Amino acid sequence: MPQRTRKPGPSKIRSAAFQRIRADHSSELAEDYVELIADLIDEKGEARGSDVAMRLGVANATVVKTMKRLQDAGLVTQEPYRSIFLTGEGWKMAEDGRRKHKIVEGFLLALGVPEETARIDSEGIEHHVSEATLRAMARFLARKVM
Amino acid sequence: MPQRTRKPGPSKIRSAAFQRIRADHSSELAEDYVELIADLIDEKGEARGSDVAMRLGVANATVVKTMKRLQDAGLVTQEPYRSIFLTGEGWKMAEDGRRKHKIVEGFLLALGVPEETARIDSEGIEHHVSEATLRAMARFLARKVM
DNA sequence: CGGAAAGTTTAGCATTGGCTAAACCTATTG
DNA sequence: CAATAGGTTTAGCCAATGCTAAACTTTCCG
Ligand SMILES: [Mn+2]
Ligand SMILES: [Mn+2]
Ligand SMILES: [Mn+2]
Ligand SMILES: [Mn+2]
Repeated sequence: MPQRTRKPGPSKIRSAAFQRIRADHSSELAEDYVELIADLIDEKGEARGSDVAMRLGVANATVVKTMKRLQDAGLVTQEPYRSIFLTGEGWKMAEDGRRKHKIVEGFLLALGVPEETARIDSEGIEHHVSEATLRAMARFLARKVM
Repeated sequence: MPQRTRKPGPSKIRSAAFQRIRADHSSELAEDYVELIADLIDEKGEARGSDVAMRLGVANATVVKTMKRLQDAGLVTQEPYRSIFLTGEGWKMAEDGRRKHKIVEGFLLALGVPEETARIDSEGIEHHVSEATLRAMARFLARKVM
């Protein structure tokens, strides 16, 4: 066998983390969209594509395109020129996102992170915390309160 | 003015978080690559593209393509068929990545997150924590030790 | 030294997620 | 009730990340 022999090694195991991250990223956008749509529905009674675009800081056309993907994924429903609705599946994901988001943001605040920073950081962190980590954060919050 | 009037509102402010996330994502890959390359150099004396690919759980061809981008960005250096080197800039980014990574992972462990989970979650979280949050984590660690 | 095995790069393709400009509806209002 | 202002979608473009299969180098061994 020519060339430096490289044992299979624990690289496969190590790569699991990166694979999880890539998976997280592909669901991240969907999570933020449905959570935001849920917020808009609760706040103003309906979610317009342009409101979503504005809150995300993204062009209108980008939202339209993403909606098609989310529709194919069974998370939202929309007729052309009408506002956006969440499917049951979509609501479930939105609720779960809110739950995680709340824990992470509350946790950062309890840790002493400034409000604005906690709001911003939690928006990114929420997508990369496993249930075990969420539990640890919740535990910390509970201890703090007591 | 036709149609429902929509006030400019605080949406612009709210969108800042999402814009930060999009920015984080575009630097995230570069950070993981250079940190990994630095680890390989320290561990085995050199970083081969195929080792990078294996650790990331990605195809060889993907690494080759990414290396071109990192080279254009002034982070790495490579001759065809040879191993990869970091530029000064690359080392700086790698060191900074390690620093953040260590704080986040250590913090999760101190919080009571299982080892394996801490390793995996920190790989994603590290890219979304601001300096203020890192400081809060470091503070927590220091308090724990005392 | 001269293959062939093994490692590396190229070619070509797909998807995601952005953007701008142009075309297209809808709804307000004169 | 029709014109039009203004919101929405299409069209077409681009960059980043992946992949597989084929081409190409290197390296080791007989
Ligand atoms: Mn969220
Ligand atoms: Mn988010
Ligand atoms: Mn890292
Ligand atoms: Mn990472």
